[in-house]
Amino acid sequence: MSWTGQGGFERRGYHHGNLREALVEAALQLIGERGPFGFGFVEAARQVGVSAAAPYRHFRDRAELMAEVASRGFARFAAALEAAWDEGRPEPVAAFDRVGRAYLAFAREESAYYAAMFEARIGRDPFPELQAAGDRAFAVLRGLAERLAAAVKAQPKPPALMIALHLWSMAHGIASLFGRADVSRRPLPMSAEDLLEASLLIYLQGLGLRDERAAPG
Amino acid sequence: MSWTGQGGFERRGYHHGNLREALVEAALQLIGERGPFGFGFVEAARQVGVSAAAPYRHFRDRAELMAEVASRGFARFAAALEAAWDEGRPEPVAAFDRVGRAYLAFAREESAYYAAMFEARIGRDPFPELQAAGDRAFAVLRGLAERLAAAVKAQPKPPALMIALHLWSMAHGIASLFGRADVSRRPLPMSAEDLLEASLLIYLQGLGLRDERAAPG
DNA sequence: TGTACATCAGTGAACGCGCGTTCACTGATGTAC
DNA sequence: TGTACATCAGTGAACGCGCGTTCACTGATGTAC
Repeated sequence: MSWTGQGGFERRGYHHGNLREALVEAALQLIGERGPFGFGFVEAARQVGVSAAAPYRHFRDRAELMAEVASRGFARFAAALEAAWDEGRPEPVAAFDRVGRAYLAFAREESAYYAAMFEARIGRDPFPELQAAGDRAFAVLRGLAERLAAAVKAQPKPPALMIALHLWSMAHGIASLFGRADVSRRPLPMSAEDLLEASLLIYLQGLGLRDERAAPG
Repeated sequence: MSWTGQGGFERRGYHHGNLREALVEAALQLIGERGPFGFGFVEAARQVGVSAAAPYRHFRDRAELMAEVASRGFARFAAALEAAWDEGRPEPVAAFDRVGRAYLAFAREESAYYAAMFEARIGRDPFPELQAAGDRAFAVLRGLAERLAAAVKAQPKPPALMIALHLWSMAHGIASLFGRADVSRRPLPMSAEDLLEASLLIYLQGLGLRDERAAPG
């Protein structure tokens, strides 16, 4: 007998065929629905249509599965930011704004990944691969901050690392507070995207990087 | 027999005397240790030295206790920010910076309150008192943003609400990512306070509000 | 001042539930010859 | 091409655990007279 599981994985008989992938997908779905603390091994197994003991063939425990989800999330995140940055074309300020939007889009559309990455409280030390994936994602921000810092005329130039951290903090703050549908979210009289864009424009003006576009108001 | 419970509440015989307060304290401690999802009614009761059924005399359920903690947190938060602002003395820019530090200090030192307020995902609608407490806290930020906006010379003046949201997002972003001891925290080559201060100075410069102090860098 | 009574706060036992984890097992797969 | 065997992935039953919630109850407190 052959049937298609909820995750879209075809299961042929006794062996699942792709249980590892199916578990990652199930975890994503559960995290998306109930938050990073509302998912467990047993339920992920049930959702995939497999016994509760089966996941142990692929992951040491719940934390390891969560770390796998977060690692993949960081990889996708890095790719999304990098695509938005597009090497700073046509010019860095416009590209910077695009990255901010891409950040919010990721937090909203891939909210399960985002939660695993930033809210699951997974230790960095036990999962070096997760740590490396996070570092690669941050390197994208760091790289674009370097391009911006280089364009600043004032001396001394602001450190690129600081600019990267500022962008990250601002985007994360807005995404956390206003970016996702959430019962605890305060209603906002503007879109999260507009709020971030205005903030970034003011920030860039503070750095002395003028944009041709109109100032926010 | 009279004895002193773990929370420091004296219990005299059958009646606890101040169970409601004791439960709030126990919840705070548990949230601080294990996060907002790592606490439950049963364990809070045990910690206070009372049967598992007793909390139901004071709170409808777990969510109601969490909302109580969050409400109190917002009240303390508002007070802390208001004290730091000190009506903008001696002048708004310096006071603004003080508020940023007070924000981070609250997130770090009262991290259990902070988690209940911003990470517990409590619905706003079922708890109007919580909603009101949150609104009062935000009103403090809103008020100081008005003072800042009024000082901006450029026309059109930026909306005060936007400035308040920017401050809030930036401080929350930094507090979430770097502000608290956490296994998942990325190491930072500067203090969260310095990072926030630099960001606020750049932002204020972008608004055209110069400070006499040296520019960051 | 004393007593009867209403009210209230906390008890403790019980319920069903889902979780994480282990164990010896067995069905499926692939490979050596 | 066929067979024997090793390896591996998933089974299903069982374990102890803590949780949230309910229930009839009882000890303590306060108040009316």
